[in-house]
Amino acid sequence: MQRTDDTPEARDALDGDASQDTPRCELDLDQFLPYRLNRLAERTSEAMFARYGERFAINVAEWRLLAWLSRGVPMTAREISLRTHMDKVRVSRAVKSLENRELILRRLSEQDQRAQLLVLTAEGEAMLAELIPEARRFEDELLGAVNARQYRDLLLTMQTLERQLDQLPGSD
Amino acid sequence: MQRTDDTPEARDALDGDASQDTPRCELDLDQFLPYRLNRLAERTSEAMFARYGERFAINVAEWRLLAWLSRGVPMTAREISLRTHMDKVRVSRAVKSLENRELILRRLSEQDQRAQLLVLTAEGEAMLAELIPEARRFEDELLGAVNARQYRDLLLTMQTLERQLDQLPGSD
DNA sequence: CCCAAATAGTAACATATGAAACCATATAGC
DNA sequence: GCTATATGGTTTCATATGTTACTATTTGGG
Repeated sequence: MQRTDDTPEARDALDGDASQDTPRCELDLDQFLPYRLNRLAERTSEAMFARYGERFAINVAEWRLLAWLSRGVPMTAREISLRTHMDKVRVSRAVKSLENRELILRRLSEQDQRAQLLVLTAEGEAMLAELIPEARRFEDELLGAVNARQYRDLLLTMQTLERQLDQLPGSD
Repeated sequence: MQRTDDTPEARDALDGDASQDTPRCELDLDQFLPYRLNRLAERTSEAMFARYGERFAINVAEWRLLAWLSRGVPMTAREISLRTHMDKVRVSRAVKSLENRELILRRLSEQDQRAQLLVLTAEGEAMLAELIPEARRFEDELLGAVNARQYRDLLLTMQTLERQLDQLPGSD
């Protein structure tokens, strides 16, 4: 990549006059936590699904649903939605797709005819038996340059931030 | 359209013995870093835009673009794309939208007739003069329960993780 | 018991985003 | 200079997701 004289630094001189009425107000995105979190999260998902998403043909919502069901406890869509903070529509679509592929099945709850309990099929379990070790491997690689203390602190701080989000207005 | 089965009592045994051929393989999503990162990032963006997104009617891509331009240095879409890791299509659309609303303008680069330099209009600067302080306020609230050392360590660990992503295959 | 309000889930519509193909310009090798 | 290839940016199509409205069931107060 060869730039003649178009570098931002070189251009810095000629912007001079467009901004004198409004007080200059600038933000360094690289120091702005919401941006940093999103960039890291997007890149992480992207890298993970660049490897496994195509091979297993699932998206993030479906992966989360399967992973929750991997614990072997039948759950309703509503419960998944609460635990993952995914919108119920998003969960509903993941359920439909996974059911069509016979990776999960649903049966009506006895107590509530509106709700349906979700469980893995044998096929779903078989897929997870491949997928989960791959996911763990990816996580290990990602954490390759992070020591145990840093990792623990990271999770703790992230938990603190989520708790803070619970407090903030707009977390309906 | 529910393919709920016809033999509910046969299904009743599912928690016990449906998984005898495949070794049970489970994952605790709450301990899985990619998931935790994404959940936190999604919730953070959601909370932030629940407050300001509607008021200023911009999406994440547009916000990032404006924020980069807030530094007063004309940049091309390509440069924005590189710095933010946003796809060039995403940047292109943000540019079009912001130009239509006259928050930015573009002029052709002298050196390269394909490229266009992006700058804020006075209107764009005025909007950022409101938006950036709000964003800082939000960040402060989010960080309310995190001390300075934790914050520094968080940013450092996140930087380490991004560097690791650069190394991993699939980071074209 | 009956009806109003809440709740589980789905459908319809709109938006956000990415992949691939595309156009125009620029650059490199000849 | 001239053509092949690379590059900046846009368009087209497909997918993912949120919002709102809707159905069916449940629950709570008379």
